[in-house]
Amino acid sequence: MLDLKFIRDNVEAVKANIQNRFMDADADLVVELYGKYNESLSKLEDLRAQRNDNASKMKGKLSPEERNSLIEQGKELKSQIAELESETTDLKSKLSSEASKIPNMAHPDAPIGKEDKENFQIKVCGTVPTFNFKPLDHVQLGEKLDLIEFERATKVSGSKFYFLKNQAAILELALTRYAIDILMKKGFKVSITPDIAKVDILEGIGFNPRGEESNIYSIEGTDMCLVGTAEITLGGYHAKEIIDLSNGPIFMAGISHCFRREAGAAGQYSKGIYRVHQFTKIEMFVYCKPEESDSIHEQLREIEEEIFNGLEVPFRVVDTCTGDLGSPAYRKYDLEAWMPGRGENGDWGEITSTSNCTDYQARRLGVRYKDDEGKTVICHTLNGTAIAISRALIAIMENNQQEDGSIKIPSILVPYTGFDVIK
RNA sequence: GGACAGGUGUCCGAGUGGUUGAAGGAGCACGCCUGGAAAGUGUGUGUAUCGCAAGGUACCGGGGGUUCGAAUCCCCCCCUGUCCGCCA
Repeated sequence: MLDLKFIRDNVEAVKANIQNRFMDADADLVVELYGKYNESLSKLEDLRAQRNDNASKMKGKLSPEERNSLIEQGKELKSQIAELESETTDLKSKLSSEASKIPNMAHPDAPIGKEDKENFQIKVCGTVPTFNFKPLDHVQLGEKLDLIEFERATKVSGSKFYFLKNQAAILELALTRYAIDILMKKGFKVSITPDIAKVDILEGIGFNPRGEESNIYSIEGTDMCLVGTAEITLGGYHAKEIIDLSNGPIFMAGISHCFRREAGAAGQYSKGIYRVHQFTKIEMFVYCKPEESDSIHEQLREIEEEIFNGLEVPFRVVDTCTGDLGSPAYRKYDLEAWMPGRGENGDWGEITSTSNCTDYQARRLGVRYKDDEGKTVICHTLNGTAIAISRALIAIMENNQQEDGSIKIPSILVPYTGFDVIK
């Protein structure tokens, strides 16, 4: 959520930003509701002051007439307060629902554009492989080597589920441990996080689980959801807290399952395990001071690069354009791995993403810290994918396939897998 | 899941309808005392929000209710502890 005062004082900039992001939000309406809410609230507070004043007059001994007259006044105030309270609550909920539609401001350098085609390519790392044979996609490889099974998963759970089998299962564990080892060395505190979170935490992070197009599974009869990412639980971890940042930013890593509805997503570009209802992800999350977030964002991107350079996966880094940023992000970098089985002759496919959400999430979650002057300030939060297993598997399988149909394991993973080839 | 017992400020802990934003103590901060320290002693010490300020409002686990007035009475929920049951 943006600061309401900021919206009020910078409506034009906020409106321009909404337009750049191709989002549907009404800044003017927010300003109007904010004004009405404040007016209503100050009237209400005035009435409450009168009520408190009236009540304190009745502390001592009074004549019956005086007492009765005060009680009458009190009753009158009481009904006025009740009326104004419901009006104020009403305005507040309208205000908060309209305000939550307004996206975060974007970094001045974030490319302006509507779709991912307009993302700005920063660099390419590694070499796109050339094959002297027709490379298979991961679905074919997975079937031939008995690594991924879709049909029975569909029988058991539905489409876009899968059994990761045999060496692919080991590969998930190996990738997890590989990522965790790197993150621990960088000072991240590791945890395996809950796969379920409450709606208000989801909303604080910027998800809208009740929305029509929500990608989130809600658990019927509860106010809980399956998490789409550990960003939710790691961000909720310090919700409503005043945290201590005097020893530097808080770096957290979470291992979780991620559940996504992916309604309507189908076709060539979501085949196999590229877009699925459930996968495992190792996520980075950082709480820091406002002045630190830009440089930490670069650090997170570098860690992602280090992880995938280590895996010998060719990838490029893009600066995500405003239309593709999502609500909470101020700036976002994606790593896109080369996937030889994607599209006609291979294509880039997103494998990680790191966002600087500035104070957008922390404001609603109530995560603050005390600055040097003892003032309470809203933190900045950042998140980034260390490894999303399913997409990392695609990149590893498709890039490292060999003519005999086997898959070579990146050498850095061999100590974790115990095998160096899948055949 | 069942039965009790609890949930008050940074912490411990008093408080069962109005003079309590909250006794008392600890801690912390700043003084005094001391050669220095401990002890002692004095003063101060919550958060959020609106406001230039004065000041207002809200907050005693959360939500609702009763009342002119609620930390205090009533209802619902949550959490913690202990015991029992069940279980990986």
